[in-house]
Order: sequence, then C-alpha cells, then structure tokens
Amino acid sequence: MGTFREIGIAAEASKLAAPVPARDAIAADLIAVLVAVTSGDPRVLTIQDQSALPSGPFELAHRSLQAGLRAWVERQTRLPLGYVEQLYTFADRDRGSAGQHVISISYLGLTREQLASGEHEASWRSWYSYFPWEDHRAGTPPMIEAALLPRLEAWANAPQNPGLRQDRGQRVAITFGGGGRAWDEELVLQRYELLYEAGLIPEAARASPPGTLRPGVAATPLPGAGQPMILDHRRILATGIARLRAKIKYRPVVFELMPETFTLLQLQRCVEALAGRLVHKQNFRRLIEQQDLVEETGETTPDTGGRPAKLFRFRREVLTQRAIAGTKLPVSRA
Amino acid sequence: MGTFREIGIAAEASKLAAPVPARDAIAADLIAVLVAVTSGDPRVLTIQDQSALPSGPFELAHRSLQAGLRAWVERQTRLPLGYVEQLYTFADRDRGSAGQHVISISYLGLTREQLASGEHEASWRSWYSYFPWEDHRAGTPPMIEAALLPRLEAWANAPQNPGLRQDRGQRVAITFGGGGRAWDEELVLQRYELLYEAGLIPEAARASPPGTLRPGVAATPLPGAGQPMILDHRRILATGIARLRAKIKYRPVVFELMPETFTLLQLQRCVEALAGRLVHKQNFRRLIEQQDLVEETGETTPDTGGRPAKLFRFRREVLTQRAIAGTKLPVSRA
DNA sequence: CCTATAATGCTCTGTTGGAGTATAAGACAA
DNA sequence: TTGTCTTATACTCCAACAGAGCATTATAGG
Repeated sequence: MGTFREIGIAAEASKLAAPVPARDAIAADLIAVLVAVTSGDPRVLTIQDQSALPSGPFELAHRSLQAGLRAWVERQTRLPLGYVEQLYTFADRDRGSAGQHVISISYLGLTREQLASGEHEASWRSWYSYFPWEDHRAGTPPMIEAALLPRLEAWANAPQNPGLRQDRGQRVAITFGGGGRAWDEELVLQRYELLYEAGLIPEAARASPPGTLRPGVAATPLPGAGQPMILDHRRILATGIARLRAKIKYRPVVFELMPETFTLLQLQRCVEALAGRLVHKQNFRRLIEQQDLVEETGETTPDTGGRPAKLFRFRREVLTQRAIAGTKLPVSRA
Repeated sequence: MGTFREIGIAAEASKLAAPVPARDAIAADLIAVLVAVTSGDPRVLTIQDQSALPSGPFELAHRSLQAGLRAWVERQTRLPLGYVEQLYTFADRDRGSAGQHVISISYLGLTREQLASGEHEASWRSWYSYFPWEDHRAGTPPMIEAALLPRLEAWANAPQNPGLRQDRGQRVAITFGGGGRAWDEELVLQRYELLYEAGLIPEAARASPPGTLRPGVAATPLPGAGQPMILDHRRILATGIARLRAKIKYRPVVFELMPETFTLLQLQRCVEALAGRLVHKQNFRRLIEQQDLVEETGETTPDTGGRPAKLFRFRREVLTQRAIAGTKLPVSRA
C-alpha cells in the first residue's frame, strides 16, 4: 500500500521485479472538451456518432501534457487552439480493461468551429443536447417542471430517514432552483450528479454491476434527460461547462470563441449561449467598455435588421497588462 | 503520435505488442500539499529535511485518486483530512528516470497540525520560509525592495527587444505591485514563475542541463529567495497556496483548519495567516456573522489580555444548505 | 411616412464593501 | 480604587457597483 516516498518502510515488490516501468504500470489518456460557439449554439466536438469526447493516449513522445494535447488536437482538426486549460484528472478501476488503471486527464479548449479534413467521424454538437435542462435563455425549460422535478422529488422523498430526505430535498432546491431560489447556471456538475444519483441518467445503470442496481435507477431512462455518452464523458463535459461558465465571469476568455471582429451584440449572444441565460444588454456593454476589453475597428456592419452596429476587436494587450481583468457578465435575474 | 481514439488511423505498435499495459507504460505519483495553521503560521507538511512534499505512488489497490490520497495520508500521519481538493496534474520527461514518463497528481489537503507516530522525517514548516516575499501581514517585507526588485528590474531591462522589455516590466509591476498597484495576494504562482524565469530561484539552475544555462540564471542563488525544494515541489506548493488563498474567499474552507470552538479573532488570524495580509476586524466579523457561518457556544474564553471573547462553532449545516456560501474575507488595502 | 429592430446614451436605486468612530468588558499595575 | 491597556462588539458613513429601466438614434422595408 501507499507509503510516503523517501520514508517508505519497505520497497514494494514491483519496484524490484519490473524492468522499466518501475512501479505499477498505468496508462494515461487525454480527453478534450473542445468548445466553439456557432450561430448562438455552444458546441462541443464529439466522435463516435456524437456519443464520445475525443480522446487519445498520452505518449512518451509528448513533452508535457498540455503540449501533448495541443499537438494532437491541432494535427487532427487543424483548429487553432486558442485557450487550453486542464480540467480534472481521475482514475477508476472500472475504466480500464482487466483491472488496469487508466488515468484520464481532461482538458477544456476553446476554438472556432471549423470542419477540417481528417475529421472522419468528428462532429460538432450543441452541448444542450446532452444537458437540455441547462438552457434558460428562453426561460426555464418546461421539461424541468414537467419531467425532472417530479422524478427528483420522488427520489428525495423516498428514504425512511428524515434527515436524508431533508438533505436530498435541499439539494434539489439548490441545484434546480426550487422554492423561490434563483437559478445558478454554474451548478452544471452538481445537477448532473444529482440526476445521476436519482437514477435519471442512463449512464448510471451501466456503471452499476447487474444486481447491484439501486431501486429506481434507470428503470426508465427518462425521456428528456439528454443524450447519453460513453463511460463518464458526460460528466467530463459537465465539468467543462461548469468551469467555462464560471471562468467567463472573471477572465476574458470569451474572445477566444469570437471571430477577429464582432459587434457587441454578437459578443453578448456568445456569452448568453455559454451561460445559458440572458444578460442585460446595456449593462453588458457598460461592463465591456469600461474595462477596455475591446476597441472599435472604425467599421460598421450592414447588419441584421436594425441600426448598423460598430465592429470591435479584442484588445489582446489586456491579457498581459492585467492580472485579473474579467468579463463579469451581468446576468439578469428576471 | 497521438490520434483520436476511435478515429485512430493506425493502431500503434505498442498496442499490438505489449501484453497488459496496452500502451506506453507510465507511472503515477500522488503529491500532497498538507496545510495546517498553528500559532498564526500557515504550515505545510514536509519530508526529507524540509526539502520535499510528501508523495507516494498511485497503486492498483486504490479505488480512485482521491481515495488513494486520503487512505495514504491518514495511515501515515493519523491526521483527520478535513478537506481534500485536486490541484494539478503534470508530466515532465525530466522527472522520471531513463526517459520514463511520470505523471504527478497533486492535491491540497487541510488539517490541524499534529505530530503522530510513524512520521519519521516528516515535519511542519511555515510556508513563508519557502516564499518569504508572500507574508505582508507586517507590511511589505523589506526584502522585496531590497533584494528582489533590483534583480527583477535588471532582468526586465536586459533584453534588446523593447517589446519584451516592456512585457517583463509589466509582469514585474503586476505581480509585485510596483508603480502604485495594489498587492494581489493570489498571484503566488505567477510571482514564483517570474522569479524562476529571472533566475533568482535555485531550482531553475538544476532544471536546465549544464551549458544551456541562460545568462544570469542562478549565478547567485539570491539570499532571501526562500528555501528551495526538490524537483518542482516548490512550484506545487505555490499552486496550493494560490488555490487556497483564492478559495477562502468564496468557500468556507477555513474552518477545516480551526479547532472545534474558536473566537472570531482566532478565525481572523487564521485567515490572515493564509492570505498573508491583514483584514479589517469589524468588517470581517460582519461578514462572518451575516452569513450565518458560525453559532455561539455560549461560553467565553478566559482570554488573552482584553475583554473576554465569545466562543463560536462552525455551523456545518451550511455546507449542505448552500451552494456558494463563501467567506469573502474583506482584505484591507492599507 | 410609418414601423420594426437594433444600437446607444443616460438615470435611478438598492446593495455591498472598505473604513472609521464609539462603547463595553475584562486584566493588571500603580 | 483608579487609571490604563487590550480586546470585543455595536454602529455609522460613504463611494463604487450592479441591476433595471427609459429615452433617443439609426437603419431597412413596406
């Protein structure tokens, strides 16, 4: 079992036996959540008939994890990877075959959608097809009230233990905004995990060995619970979305998803697509401008229907000039 | 080289040849940044004469990474690990021997200091002995002006390229708060990296193969640049400190470092120790109380010198009741 | 010319966070 | 006993900011 290295009381057997992999051999995978926003839709790059995130082995040739991911994504998709950030690392015995440990290191990357040659089965897909309850731009999606909440409340009220009942009820209220609470768009992962625990996510059934199935789990793979993915890819995607929704509020990363020049409304729509909720237009503009995040190009667009809008360009200088910067997107409460 | 799995154009040789480790074998390490606050000092658990963070191999027996870390730390130190959070995962070819990749997964853990049997060489040490420039509780440490800034400015002004010069100058100003800028206590990692690049950190010399040494690097391992650690452990520690300093502002994690009952001043001192700067007492209390993070025990302390203080207890309920909670510690600017 | 759609400018207001003042309650020394 | 030191605790002030709404301007299309 584990010992502090250097304090190690006894060298493990494997240390002495195996030749080069001095310790338990482990495989490492890189998994990418690649995001682009196209025509008001936040999309992720998927493979395998849209049921998986792109992933690949981490190899000796790679200098570092991030370099490995970058090289690999850019070769495969010809996408300019603007921003890359590590998400999370996990290891489950379930994942590898034959009890071998596979460590998965997931990354979030921002680009602009672009279909390149070489992407055989890869395709972009709206992330809301995996998490339909996350899109509140047109108000709370009716499926929450109609489909999710009844099931969640049934799950919350199921246990004998009143403490557990209260706990579950609270979690439902917090994550899905029941009882007058405001919707918090950042709780993407918590919501997914709640639905998972409540058995409304088909993936939950696959994970439990047959027979161990908790009552209620995946008896009915709830219509409207979103498209499933292989393994825990949907959880990884949820992690990525949550991270991105949090990040756009204090770091100017949205611009990695925008074309060279854009109007303020386009920028706003992009933020709204990510956040899954509308923002107050005037306040949004005030915030962007007072932070000097953009500069006018001098041109205007022929436009879409109204008064022509000025075109802007991201001031890349702010990335070096400021420590915190931040597009604190003013999300409306209405 | 890497391919998207499932899109893979050709199976790699290793896939066909090797038996169980289907791909390039890799070793994984867990590295722990264990923090406690004792008598106003934020301390980390170290080994090897205080030159290394405790670490150990991740093994097949472990169910998951976090479980592995928890089990392992608790067995070794008998510490109740209140809070554990993954920090970062990295892999450098330099790290392993013989070109083997070692993946290191670092964790941050909060406890209370406690020397248990079995900790042969382990000891707690103030994190400010590794980062003396980070403690601003008694005002800006004089060594910044006296030792660091001159060297940093020399480094910033060294290049021919005026753009690069300006860039470096800006980074110095942002991270070390020159030119009227406020000190941002969260930029721990950026500061360390800057010092590293500028060659003021002994570790930088070790990393470069002999001959590749950039001019100025570690020619003199600057007195006052803090105690070095092995490999990149000091960078990991910097990551942990930065994360913790950010976290205490929006999650009630400080309480994991406190005894069962405490006075508000004790709590404040703990936050100040972590943040490395003083907070406004009255505002701090207002914030803590208005958030219902604590409840009175009814008792008071015999005290340290002044009017007796009420004792408080953390209301653990808030952890389940709230999504965001947050101890937004009001840091004074003075 | 009228209407629809955006862009853009400006105001109002409630909340919050930083900072300061004032008072209370003990310990301790002269 | 009294004054002083130290800390706890209660309140007040003010500026900055964020949410929300109103008003005006500029186009396209009938």
